Amino acid sequence: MTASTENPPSDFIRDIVAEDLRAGKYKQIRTRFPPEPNGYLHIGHAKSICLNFGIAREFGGICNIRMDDTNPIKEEAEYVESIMTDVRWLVDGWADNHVGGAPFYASDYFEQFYEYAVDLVRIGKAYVCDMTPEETDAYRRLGKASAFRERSVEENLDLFARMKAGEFPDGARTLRAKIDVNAANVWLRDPVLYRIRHASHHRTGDKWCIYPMYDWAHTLSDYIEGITHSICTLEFEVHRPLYDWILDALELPEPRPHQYEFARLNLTYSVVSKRKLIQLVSDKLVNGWDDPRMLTISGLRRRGVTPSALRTFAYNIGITKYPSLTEMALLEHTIRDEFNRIATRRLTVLRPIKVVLTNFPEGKIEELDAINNPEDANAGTRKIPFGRELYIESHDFMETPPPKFFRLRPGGEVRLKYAYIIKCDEMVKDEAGNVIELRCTVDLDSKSGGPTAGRKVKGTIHWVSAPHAIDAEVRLYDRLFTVPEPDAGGDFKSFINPNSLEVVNAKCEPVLASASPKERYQFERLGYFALDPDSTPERQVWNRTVTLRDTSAKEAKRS
RNA sequence: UGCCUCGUGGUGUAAUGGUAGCACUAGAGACUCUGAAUCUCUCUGUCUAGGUUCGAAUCCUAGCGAGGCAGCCA
Repeated sequence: MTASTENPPSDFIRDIVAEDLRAGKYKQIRTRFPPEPNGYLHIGHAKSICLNFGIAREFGGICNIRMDDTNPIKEEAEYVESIMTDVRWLVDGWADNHVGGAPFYASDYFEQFYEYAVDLVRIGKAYVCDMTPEETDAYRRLGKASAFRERSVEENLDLFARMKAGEFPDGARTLRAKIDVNAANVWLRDPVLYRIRHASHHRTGDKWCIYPMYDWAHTLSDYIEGITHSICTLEFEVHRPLYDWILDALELPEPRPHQYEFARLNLTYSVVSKRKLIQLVSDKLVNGWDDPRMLTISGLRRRGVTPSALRTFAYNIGITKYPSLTEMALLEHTIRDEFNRIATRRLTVLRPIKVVLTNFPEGKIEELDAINNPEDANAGTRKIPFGRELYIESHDFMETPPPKFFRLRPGGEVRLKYAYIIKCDEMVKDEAGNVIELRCTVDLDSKSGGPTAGRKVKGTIHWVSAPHAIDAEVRLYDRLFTVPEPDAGGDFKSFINPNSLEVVNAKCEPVLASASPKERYQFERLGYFALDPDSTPERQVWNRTVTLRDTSAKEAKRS
């Protein structure tokens, strides 16, 4: 059994939080999850959500959801919606008592950001710079001061106001912090605080034509919201001195927020970066953001992964500053570990082959008892119909099986789960020589619970009654990439697994007709499955969330 | 190139100067009306070299290696 979120982990950030609380640095801790609404959330965001909300939950604090919407040309309301859906899905019933109202928007603070910027100009710590982006870049590399660096406060105030008033075109001027043009850390070489963008913002419309840069907006948003621990990923490490500079320069009173960084999540056989996920969607290599093969939160949800499994996974991987590569096997294990406990067992045949029981009376139907969940005594039993004509998995029969094949073969015996032992007498083939039907005899005494029920047969296979079976579409997924590190070098899209999706027409046992999209099912011997939203009352569509562990497959691969 | 950060079994993580532990993976076995689950066992580790110390994964120095940043993106 692996850790669950009921046993919160310890990591360097939680240690800092605990110590700050102990030392009385803050009365209550407040974290935040600050996505930019320019795409869908993925499993890496889930890690961050579980960290920030998890800390709020464990330490009696609050976590804000904040849209970091300071760049109007990349952001859209559609993304805000999907982000909120995903966050709520992951957090509700777990840390929803620790959500800071919300969502908050950086754009709601534009006026305050502006006032603070005016303050900064007034105290001589910011100036309007007229250099082009190219010049700015070149000067910064050289550690050279802008010719506009020593402008008077009055002129800066005037120019900044006119920037805001829309007097200048995009890119004409910027507001820059006056720090140190030759600082070792390039983010301190007079970073841009405001740029001109005559673009419509998804929330503020055309009210603004100057927009704050990340560092200015983020630091002040954190301060305004009373954030205590501002947790972000490693690439912002070099920004921390600027974060602290802003708080110092404005002489903002304590308590102030502090920034801490952790390593983002990398998973084998996948890509976890917004940029690459966008390409998969726009190049139509997958069927949208919520394609079950995508490691987006919406994709994982559609695939059938539960919020609790995702949270447990987030806790299993830990939080460090080491840029690690987690094995996909750990995600799969976490899902299986949970689903084994909760999933309702059902019999479904993915690739059917007809079996006729020649000595079983025609028209006779038996109702057999089947266990709903052997891991849960309260789950009870159900009845499944059994008759002369059945379907079994075509993979469970081999005309010329390898050594150690435990299933059905010509002249061989196998147990039908919850039913009888059958013996394969005859194969019926089509003109092409494919086996299309098996004619078998039943050991009528071998019924589960019957006189010779204890008779040992090596294999037990699943089946469904042919006349009672319901047809359903089942989507089987494999990893999206064929190599462990598709983004290690070359074009990651060239490593796409062409067989990542297989659709089959399955035969399901009748009770599955009343299946619920909220419930998780184990189709015995096949894996864990969940209903897809594409399902209609006439036809169910199932997604395989994850297979069962399969040591026979490994065995087969070895030989 | 400069700056920052990080190096613990195959992978991910713990040990906060005092027995290198846990999980995943892999392998072996037991059990099994799911080749699942469960149970038992096994393999494999502190980047290197110095130093401090009774004692170093932990502290110091140097080296080596990896990652990040160097947008008017976040």
